Amino acid sequence: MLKLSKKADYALIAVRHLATHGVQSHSAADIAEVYGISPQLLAKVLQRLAKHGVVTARHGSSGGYQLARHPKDISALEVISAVDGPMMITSCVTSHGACDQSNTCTVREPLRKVNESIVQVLRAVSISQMTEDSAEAELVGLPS
Amino acid sequence: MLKLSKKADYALIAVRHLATHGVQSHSAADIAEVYGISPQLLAKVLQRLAKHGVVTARHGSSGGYQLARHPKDISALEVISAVDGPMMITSCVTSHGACDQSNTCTVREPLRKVNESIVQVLRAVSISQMTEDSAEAELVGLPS
DNA sequence: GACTAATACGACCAAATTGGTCGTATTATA
DNA sequence: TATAATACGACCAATTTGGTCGTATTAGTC
Repeated sequence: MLKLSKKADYALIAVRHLATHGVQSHSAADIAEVYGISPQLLAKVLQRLAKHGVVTARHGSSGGYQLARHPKDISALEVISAVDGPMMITSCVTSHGACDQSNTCTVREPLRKVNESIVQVLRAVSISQMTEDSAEAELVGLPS
Repeated sequence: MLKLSKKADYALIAVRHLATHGVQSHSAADIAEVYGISPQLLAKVLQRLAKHGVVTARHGSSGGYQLARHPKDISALEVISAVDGPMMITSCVTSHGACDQSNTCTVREPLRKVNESIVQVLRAVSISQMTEDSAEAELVGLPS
C-alpha cells in the first residue's frame, strides 16, 4: 500500500529524538521508553542505523547512540533505506531479481522514473527539517 | 518497504494496455493472457477500477473494459488508490484510526507533509505520460 | 427465449512479509 | 571484575497480501 514500515517510523522517531536531545549518548532502552516502543526492537533498528553510518554507537555503561552527522546532513531517505533496504517502488523487483513477467511488463520503465522522483523527495527532506515543527517546511518536496 | 502492491502494478499495466490498444472493449481474461497474469485476480483489480470510475465495464459477450476518460486525464495516483486505498505513507495510521503512540509520536506531522509531496508526484503522472516510452517523460515528478 | 460470455462480489485459503522476542556474544566503562 | 550497554542471528507470531472458488448478475447473440 505504499507505506513505510513500522521500523522506518521508529527509525525516524529515534533519529529525530537524537537530533533534538543534545549531543550526549542515549541508550536504545531510554529512547524506547520515551515513546513506548519495544526496547529490543528499537535496539535492532538503531543497530542498522549504526551499520549504515547514520548514528554512532558506544558500548559499555553510559554508552548509547549519537547522530553521526549534523541533522541537516541526514536525509529521510538515508534513515528509511538503512532500515528497509533500497527504495524500490515496483513490486516486480524483489531481492532475487526481476519477476517472471519482466519481458512483457510495460510499466517498469515509467515506474522507475516515478520511483526516482519519490526518492528525490525523500532525499530532499533532512532530519533538521523534520524537527522544525510546521512553518517553512511547507516547501518540502520541491527538489529544484 | 514503501513499494506498490502487485495489484497496483497490475492495475497500471491493465490501464496502460487499455490506453494503447484502441477504444474497443477488452475482457479481463484477454488482458491477463497478454501479460501472463491470473485472469481472476486481474478481474478483481479491474472491478475496483470500474467501481472508482477509472474504467467502464460492459457485461455480456463482446463486453469487457474501456477507459472511462482520456489517458491524459487519468493519474497514476487514481489508479493506485483505486486498488490499494488512500495513499498514506505512515504506518501509524491504519484503518482503525491512529496508533497507540499517537500522542508521543513526533514525526507524524513532518511525515504527513512528505506524504503530500509524494501524492503530488503521483498525481502529476498521467497514464498517457506512462505510455510514451522514454523521452520527454524525463521531467516527471516536478509538479509546478 | 435460451444460451453464452462476460462482469460483480464475497468468502476463503495460502504465501509472503513484517513485527517482535529471545538468547548469547561482545565490548567498553566504572 | 562486575556491569551496562551494543551486536546479531535464530526464531515465532501476527498481519498483510496474493490468489482461488463459487455463485449471482447482466447483456449480447443465435
